[in-house]
Amino acid sequence: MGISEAEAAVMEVLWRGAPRSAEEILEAVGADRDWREGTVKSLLNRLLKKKAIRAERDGRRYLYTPLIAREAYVSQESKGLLDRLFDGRVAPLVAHFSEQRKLSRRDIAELKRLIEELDDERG
Amino acid sequence: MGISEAEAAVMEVLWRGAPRSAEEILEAVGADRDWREGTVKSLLNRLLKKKAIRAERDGRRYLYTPLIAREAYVSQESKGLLDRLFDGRVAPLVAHFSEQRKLSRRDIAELKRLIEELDDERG
DNA sequence: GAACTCCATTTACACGTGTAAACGATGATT
DNA sequence: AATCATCGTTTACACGTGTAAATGGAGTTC
Repeated sequence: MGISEAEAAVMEVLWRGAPRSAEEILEAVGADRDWREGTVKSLLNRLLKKKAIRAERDGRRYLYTPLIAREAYVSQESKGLLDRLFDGRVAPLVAHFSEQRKLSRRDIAELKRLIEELDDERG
Repeated sequence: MGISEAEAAVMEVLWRGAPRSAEEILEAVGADRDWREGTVKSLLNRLLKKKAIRAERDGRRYLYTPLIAREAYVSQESKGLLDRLFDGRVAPLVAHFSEQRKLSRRDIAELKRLIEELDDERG
């Protein structure tokens, strides 16, 4: 079905730069995930099966490239959360973070600008 | 580990009103999940094991009550998404929805009010 | 008290996921 | 040519999850 958590870590690397070999991917995930090469290979094969990436031969090895855009993935995940927990609306989500004191000064400033823009557009 | 998707559906019912029996829960999830009674029982037992709910005897059956608050669950899920996809910051998340044209007029109005409040508080 | 009815508890089973080891093929080295 | 190194491919295996069926035990009814 969807892209799993571990698979997403691989995708993140490829979104940061592609095409890349399995070895490069392993190096790029690096510290946070203490993976063996075999683990990365398995994940790549599962992603291939899911058509989330494609492979092109480069000599004896393969280079991998994302087929789905990060934007699409982010959209799907975000909408999922929003629908499951906030009745599909954004304002309650932000209200939640606000109540939890999870809005940084910077967040507030940026949100303010963002809303002003939208407000103007709507004019 | 965490509360799974199906388990969350049961929790939602209990958050809406508790304590409730397995049968009442089954009835309350109703249409969207076409579950047998056994399914609900399994989920309840897993939730008990995870200390997410507790059971109290009521005659021959049990009544179930949440032990973790919906707020806590929502926080965890939301923070998870934010950290994984938006570098832990709220503004980029809202920007994402904005770019996807997923902000309703109502969302915008509410966000505006929210931000104004925060801005005032901060002085 | 034998049979029935309701619950709960136990067991099941396939599929996805995280995490690799084992095996195999193909090109490089002696 | 025989061996070594380097990839990819196949197989593995435990644990969580979704989804229940089977079993068991305690009241309830003939």
